[in-house]
Amino acid sequence: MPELRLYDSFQRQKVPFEPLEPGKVGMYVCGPTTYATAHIGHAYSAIAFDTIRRSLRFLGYQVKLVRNITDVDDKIIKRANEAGEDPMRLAARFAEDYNRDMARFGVLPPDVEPRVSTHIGEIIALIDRLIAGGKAYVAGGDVNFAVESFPPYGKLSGQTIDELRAGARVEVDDRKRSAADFALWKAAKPGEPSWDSPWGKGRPGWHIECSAMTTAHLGVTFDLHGGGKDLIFPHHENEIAQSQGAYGEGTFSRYWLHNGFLNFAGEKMSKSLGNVFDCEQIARAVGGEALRFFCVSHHYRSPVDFEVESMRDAAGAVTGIRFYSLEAADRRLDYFYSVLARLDAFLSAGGDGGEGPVLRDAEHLLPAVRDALSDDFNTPVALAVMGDAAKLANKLLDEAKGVDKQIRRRTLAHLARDLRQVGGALGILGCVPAEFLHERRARLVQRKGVDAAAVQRYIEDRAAARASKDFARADELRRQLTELGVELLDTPAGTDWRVRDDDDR
RNA sequence: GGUCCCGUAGCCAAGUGGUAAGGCAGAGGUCUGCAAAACCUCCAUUCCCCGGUUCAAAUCCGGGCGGGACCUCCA
Repeated sequence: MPELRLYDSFQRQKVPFEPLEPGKVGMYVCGPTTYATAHIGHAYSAIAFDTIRRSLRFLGYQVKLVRNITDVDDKIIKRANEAGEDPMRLAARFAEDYNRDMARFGVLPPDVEPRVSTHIGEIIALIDRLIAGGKAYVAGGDVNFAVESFPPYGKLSGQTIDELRAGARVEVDDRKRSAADFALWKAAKPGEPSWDSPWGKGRPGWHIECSAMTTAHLGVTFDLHGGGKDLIFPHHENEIAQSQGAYGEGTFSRYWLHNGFLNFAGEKMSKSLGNVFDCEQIARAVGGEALRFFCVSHHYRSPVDFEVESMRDAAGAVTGIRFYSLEAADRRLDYFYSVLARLDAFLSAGGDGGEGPVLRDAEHLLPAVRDALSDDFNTPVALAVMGDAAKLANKLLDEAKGVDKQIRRRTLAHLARDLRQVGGALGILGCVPAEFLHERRARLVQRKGVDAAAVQRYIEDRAAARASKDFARADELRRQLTELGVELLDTPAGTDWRVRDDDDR
């Protein structure tokens, strides 16, 4: 197992990773509050941590991933009341949608998916412990965390309690001792779901759930905690205060990972700008794997610009959306799947060459990817190495001369296997190549408005022309197809075709 | 106002002290009846600007300029 180094947001530097137990990783990721359909930002974060989890597995760690669902929250209650739906039902419904959507992007289900509603007992016990320890106080039916009682408060986000108090924009609530104090428990209001507690009926505050659920499923101290950059303050700051306030210094997460945000042409995603895209839209336009590929083409901590444009008709009505960044990712994905398709066809026709030595260049991929992923999960470098392997495969498939027949075959089998294994670490290339290529072409046919039946007729006419050596006629048909946006690929097995797909901006 | 992050070729993107990965686009070539695909070669004396530290800086420090995030629900 190579030494893993990762960037710890708390220490603000890349550090060697030393798990609590050798070879094992306990990992917690802040999941969604399920009050609406998941959008591309949710997907981006989920993909980032799914990739980290897969990378850790690839590197030989046994990973236990806990990702929560927040199903008790102001936003859920508000939505439910507006819709006249039971809040818990609404939350459960969107949680299901969330998991279905994430599956489109190859995000694997977590090992444990705890919900607030099923951890009320643990939450109450934790709040009790904080009160007993003088870190929290009851105020009416609320319980607040006393920030002043936890001097390290603000360390994760690089602020001091004084700065935070001064900067607090919330109106001073006279039930709070300090402006920076935050609610652990909120007294029930009419029309809200509530649970019995020593402080009366109420419900948990937003941050306490994660402190309670990490302890319940990973223990008082665990290895990794992840989430979007926006969660650093106040969410993660508060989690630290709650957990370390209850269990002491040195407890809670040992390393903090935060993913960068997706920006849209330099702007933040927001509903008012009309650039919130849901997962369905993306899957339909370019396929889920294109987003996955786009994500792993960037380092998870970098902020990423996302190029997208709404297509409008003359009257200005939106007629469609072009995800340029994802289209580019999709093109590269097409390259990798094409190589795999060629490899599969070659190997299934003549076998894998059995046991024995392979060409040396083919043995480079796995160790190089291990190095890349061991360096703070550097997926772009891993992808570059995959590109080298794919190129080598194409070369060997093209040229049989000068290489022992069995060695060549074994080498190609080896490359196919390793490419898929690395793909697994990144969450890509898991589809059957022929199916991926077929579906991709179908999407392009749709997007570019190609008449597939007509293409078929052209191809047949051209085949007839070529058979009678009427090359002028054949070339004319090719030219016409080019005008329709179709490229022909003559192969020994016949003529295949693809939709031309270059950057047409 | 406070805290923090970023600025690498036409575009995307790695690289946190040892002399600029990779991809797209572009140019030339091999292959092909012609193409496409694939493959080969070329494509940043230089990393926003100005100073400084160092034998050595895209990488560290200081100061500009430009962009972004957080401090309020937000992936």
